[in-house]
Amino acid sequence: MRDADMAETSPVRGAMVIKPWGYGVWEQLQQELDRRIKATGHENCYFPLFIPLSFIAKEAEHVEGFAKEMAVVTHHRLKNIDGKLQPDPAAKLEEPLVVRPTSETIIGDAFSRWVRSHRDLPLLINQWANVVRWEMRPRLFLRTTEFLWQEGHTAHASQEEAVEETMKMLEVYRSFAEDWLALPVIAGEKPENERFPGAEATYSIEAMMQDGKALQAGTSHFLGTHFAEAQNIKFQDDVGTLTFCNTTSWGVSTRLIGGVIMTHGDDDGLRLPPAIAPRQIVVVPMLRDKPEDAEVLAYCESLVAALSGLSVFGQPLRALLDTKKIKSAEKRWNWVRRGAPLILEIGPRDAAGGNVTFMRRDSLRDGDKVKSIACSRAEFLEEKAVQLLAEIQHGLYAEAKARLDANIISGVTDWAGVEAYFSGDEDAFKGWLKVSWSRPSGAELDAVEQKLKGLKLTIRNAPLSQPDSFAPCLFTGKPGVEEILIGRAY
RNA sequence: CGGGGCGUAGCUCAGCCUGGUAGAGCACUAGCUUUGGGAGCUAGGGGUCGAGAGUUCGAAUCCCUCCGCCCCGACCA
Repeated sequence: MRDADMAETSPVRGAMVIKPWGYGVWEQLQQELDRRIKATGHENCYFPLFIPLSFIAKEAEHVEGFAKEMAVVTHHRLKNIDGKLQPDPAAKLEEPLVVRPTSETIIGDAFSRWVRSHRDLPLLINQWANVVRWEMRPRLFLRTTEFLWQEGHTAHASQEEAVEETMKMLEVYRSFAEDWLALPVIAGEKPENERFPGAEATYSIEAMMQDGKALQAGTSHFLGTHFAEAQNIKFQDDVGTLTFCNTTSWGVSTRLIGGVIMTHGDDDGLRLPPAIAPRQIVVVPMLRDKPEDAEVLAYCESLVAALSGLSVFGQPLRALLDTKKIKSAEKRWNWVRRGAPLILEIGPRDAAGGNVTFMRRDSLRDGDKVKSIACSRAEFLEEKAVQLLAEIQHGLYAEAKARLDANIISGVTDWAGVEAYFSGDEDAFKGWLKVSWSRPSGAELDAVEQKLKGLKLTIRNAPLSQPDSFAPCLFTGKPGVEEILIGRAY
């Protein structure tokens, strides 16, 4: 990630500095997802970073789930005591504030004031924000102490409508991940033990990284009336009865960028799907401090201007002329590492002959050699540029999709089979197993969880698409009711 | 919080055992040469050796305390 110029670690443990190239990817992702969230009827708001401690305590399961990873603000002033700058005891807050790990409670508080009548519903709100979760083991992009995300929060008159909303947003995430990030995913329901604290049902999209591990790439929760009851979100229906709302929440984060990196990267660095590449085409002029440099530069400038006039994926094409004063060959490799989809190398001969020489980042090499392709400027502008970007986008998806499909393994019906598949070298590639189970709960589910833990496995989700009949439960031997995916996860 | 490892140049690390006052490669700066593709040569800049206390004529090196980071477990978008 450092070589790809995306982000670096910071003086604050677990918190990263996102560099321009990495933030550019986030902006591309953010812009498109924001568009899709608005297209489904939601509006953006902004709620405070700080949440009164008492708010968090309102929903019992919610507190329990997040208590261990909460940053707490207890003072509002520093004082120099014995030569050391420290919190001023006189400035202790009466009620501590927590830094939001998620905003159900503070948004719910607003909802309780905003919702009066069935005419106020549904209430469809989204916010883009940073949140803090004090994780034990942070990992760049995948699990940082502070991360950027969007969290949607909605309130509905009926359970059916809230469930429908939950599923609708899950589908928004699935299609966004697949067509915009080229990230194939499995959408499904999380088992009871993996639910969001306080949720009635949690759904996720799960992506497979190149080492076979699963990454939860997005979640959508049906919260029932749990939060509404805890926070008094009520409405009067059309006959005047006072009823609790059904609420939902759903989010994706900067973790998606980690998913893109770990799905599409190769030995030469990152490979960005063109749809989210901050620069889709980078022109590197091969300059040599000679008089003909001026012609090469002029040719490149007009090329970039023409490219910028094109449109791809329904947006203006993003092209860049890299004029940084470093060696051209080195410049070219920097763009390879960053994952720019198309890199054009333009020398005096191209400029004189009206040609374009380029490299495709998705299929950079032919054996050990880097593949350099040439065509006329006209052909590149009128045909190749847009066509290749679309081809790269689809190609990256297809490659990852083939890996996902090939490594979801069915047919294992007993625990010995699970052990056999996941035994041996822990670093070796292991995919996921799709197994049948009886959907146990309570103590029976705990036992399953513990058993899986022995092999460092977790239940990822129960895919939305299920067969008509099931083998007996792999864990309990009871009749199977559902297929679930199990695997190792980040 | 338990177990293990490590803090020396921007980065990766050597030196520490057997104390004598700082090294390499990459990166950076300059010059020359080279160049249809991740160059070479030469010269140079850059370090209170994580912090503090101790032993000693002398500490990166030995002793003690503290701080930080990484890996393995419990937690997780």
